[in-house]
Amino acid sequence: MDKERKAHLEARARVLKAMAHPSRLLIIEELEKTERCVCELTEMIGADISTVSKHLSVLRQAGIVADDKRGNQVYYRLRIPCMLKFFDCVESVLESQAGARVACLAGGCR
Amino acid sequence: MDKERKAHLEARARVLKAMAHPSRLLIIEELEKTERCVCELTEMIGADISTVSKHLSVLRQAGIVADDKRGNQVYYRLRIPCMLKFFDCVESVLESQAGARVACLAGGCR
DNA sequence: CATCTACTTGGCTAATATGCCAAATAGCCA
DNA sequence: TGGCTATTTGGCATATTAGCCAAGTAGATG
Repeated sequence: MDKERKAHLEARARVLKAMAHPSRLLIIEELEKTERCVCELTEMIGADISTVSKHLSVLRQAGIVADDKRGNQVYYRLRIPCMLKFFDCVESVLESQAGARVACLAGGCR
Repeated sequence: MDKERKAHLEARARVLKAMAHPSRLLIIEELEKTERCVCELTEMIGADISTVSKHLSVLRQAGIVADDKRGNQVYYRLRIPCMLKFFDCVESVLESQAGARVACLAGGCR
């Protein structure tokens, strides 16, 4: 395989891998709505704050979120505003599993 | 957190996790173009055929590909035709890492 | 039937991810 | 300064993943 192609595939995989966790998806969904500090996200997720901090670190290193320290709180926001659209196709995979393969073909993942 | 929401996040995460590997992304890209048998994909990837078979199994279980045995070869194809569009936003994450944050805002991830 | 090819599965090791606790860091406020 | 709150980091146990080899299965073909 082409070296450049390989590097590109690896880069894409890193981003997807960073997203591929329920708590991190929740974070992304919430940050779609508005920025949040770590303790707010921690409360939504219901895990140890250190765990949430590490999830945020994964997302930051992948370039998905950015942080912003204000006072003694750290606010996180999405760096890329199109994450929700990004999910359309994931949804159609899920719908197809449920037998409703129609949605995507009908334009659900445009 | 809402039980239903949790289940939904987990379902999404499973799909993303299935995609989050360079070899599996290559498989998806190639199957965008045309169906392929295991040995063709194996040659493109350059790993052991058993490894590739396991990657395909991951994708199949996630509902991303379907298989079709013809003769003694097994052909794989995408179940969901919108995978390439799905990547637009991943790309904009990567571009933003490279400093070119413009692309997505300018419509690159529509 | 014997054998070949194509593929899958089992088993193993090494690497990576997850999540908690405890300790360290940083800013605020008395 | 001292103590408080918010967050990050280190360390550890456990779980999951990746990849190879070897063995098993299934269809094709002589």
